[in-house]
Amino acid sequence: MSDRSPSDEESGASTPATPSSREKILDTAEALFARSGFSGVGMRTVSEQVGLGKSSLFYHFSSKVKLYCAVLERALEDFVARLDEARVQDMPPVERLHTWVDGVVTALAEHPSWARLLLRSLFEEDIADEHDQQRIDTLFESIVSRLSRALEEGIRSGEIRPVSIPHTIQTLIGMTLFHFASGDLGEDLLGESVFEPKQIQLRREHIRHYLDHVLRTSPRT
Amino acid sequence: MSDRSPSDEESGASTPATPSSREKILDTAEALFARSGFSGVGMRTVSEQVGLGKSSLFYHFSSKVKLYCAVLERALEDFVARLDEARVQDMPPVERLHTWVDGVVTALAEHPSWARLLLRSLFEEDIADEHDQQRIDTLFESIVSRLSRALEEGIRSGEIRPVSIPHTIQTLIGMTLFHFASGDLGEDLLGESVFEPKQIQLRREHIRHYLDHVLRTSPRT
DNA sequence: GTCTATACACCGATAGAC
DNA sequence: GTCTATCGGTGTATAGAC
Repeated sequence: MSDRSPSDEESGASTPATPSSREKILDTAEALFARSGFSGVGMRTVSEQVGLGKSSLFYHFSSKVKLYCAVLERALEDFVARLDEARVQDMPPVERLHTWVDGVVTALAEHPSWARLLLRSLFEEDIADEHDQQRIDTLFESIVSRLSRALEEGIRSGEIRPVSIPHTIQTLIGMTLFHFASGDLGEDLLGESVFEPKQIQLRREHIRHYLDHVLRTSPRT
Repeated sequence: MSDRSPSDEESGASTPATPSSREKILDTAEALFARSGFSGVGMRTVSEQVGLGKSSLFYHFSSKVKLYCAVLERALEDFVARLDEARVQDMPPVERLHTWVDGVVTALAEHPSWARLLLRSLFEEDIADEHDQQRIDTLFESIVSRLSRALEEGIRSGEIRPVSIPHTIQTLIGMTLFHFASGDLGEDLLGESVFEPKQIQLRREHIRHYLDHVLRTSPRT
C-alpha cells in the first residue's frame, strides 16, 4: 500500500516525536474501522477526529478503500514482525507455539483495535483491488503457514497428537482474535474488560492449558 | 421484535408453503446483513432482492434498524429453541456440553448466515433502541447462562477441571461461531468450504476433543 | 498541505395514488 | 400491500484558491 508518501520525511526512523498527518490519519482510522467496520465509518468522521478538513484526507490517500487497506496492512505487518522478533526457530514445536501465543496475546492487548480490525477484515469482501488484496492475503498466509509448520513438525516428531491442522489453527485464531474482539460480551462474562492485566494473563494461561492438554501427547500437569 | 404483524395469517403454523412477504424480507435481509453488516446493506438492495419496491419494506418494518433487530431476534430465538429441544436436563455436565455442541454445530451448518450474523452483532454497537437491545441481550444471556451452569456443576462435582468459566465460554464461542463465520480464511485452510458435510463432522469431533481433554478431569482416549 | 465549495449518487424515510 | 414520486441528509470524491 504505497498510496503516496508525501515528503517521505523520516526514512526508516521509528515513531518520530511529532507524528505526521499520515500517521495521525492511520491511527484514527484504525480505531474507527475497528469499532464500526469499513462501511460504518465516513471520511467526515475520520477527518473531524484527526482535526483536518475532509478533503485533506484525499491528499494522503487517494480513496477510502486505499485508506482502509493501508490501515489493515500496517497492522498486519506490525503483527507479523512481532511474531518474527521472538527467536523461535530452534525451539521444539509446542514451546514455539507457547512463545507465539504469548507474543500474540501481548500484541493484541497493547493494540486494542487490532483484534476487531483483523477479525472484521476476514468478513469484509471484495473491498480492495486485486493488488492490495493479494498483499493482505500474503500477510495472513505468512501467519498461518508459521502455525501450520509448527504443528506439522510436532505431529511428525510425536510431540503433538495427530490432530487436524487446519481445524486446530481455526481454534487458535478463535481463542485469540475472537476473545480480544468480543467487547461487551467478554466484559459481561469476565466482570471486567478483557484488556485488564489480570484478564490478559488469565487468557494466556487458558490458551497454554489448551496447548498442553489438547495438543501435547504427554500432558504436563 | 413485534414491529407489526399484518393480517397475522398463519397463527402458530410452521413454515407455510407460501412464505409471506414479511418472511421473504427477513430471509433476504438475514443473508445480506450477515454478509455485509448493518451499515453495509441498503434497503434498496434488500428490496431488489426480495422483488418489492423499496418503500414496501417500510410497510412491514418501520425502519432499517427495526428490520435488523427482527432478523437478529428471529435467528437468536431459533437458536435458543434448538438448544432447548435437546432433552438434556438430567445428563451429566460434560455429556450435556457434548449434546449442545452437536446441536449448535448442526444449527450453524444448516443456517450458513447465522454464525456471521451473530458474530457481527457482538461488534455492532448502539444500533437498537433500549427495548430491542434488552431483548437481544436476554437471548444471548440465556445461552451463556446455560453453558455457565453446566460448567459450574461439572467443576463442583469434580467431573470438570477447575478452569475459568468465563474464559472457557469465550473459547467455546470462538470455536463454534468464529469457525463457521470465517469464510474464505476457513476455506483456504480446509481446502473446501467449512459447510461441507465432512468438515462439519470434523469440526464436531475437534470440539469434542477439546471438551474431553481440556475440561474432563479423567480424559477418555 | 490544507482549505472552501461543489458535484452527484445514494441513503433512509414519507406522502399519497391505486 | 405495493407502487411512484419525492424529501432532506450524507456519502465519496474533485476543483481550485491559498
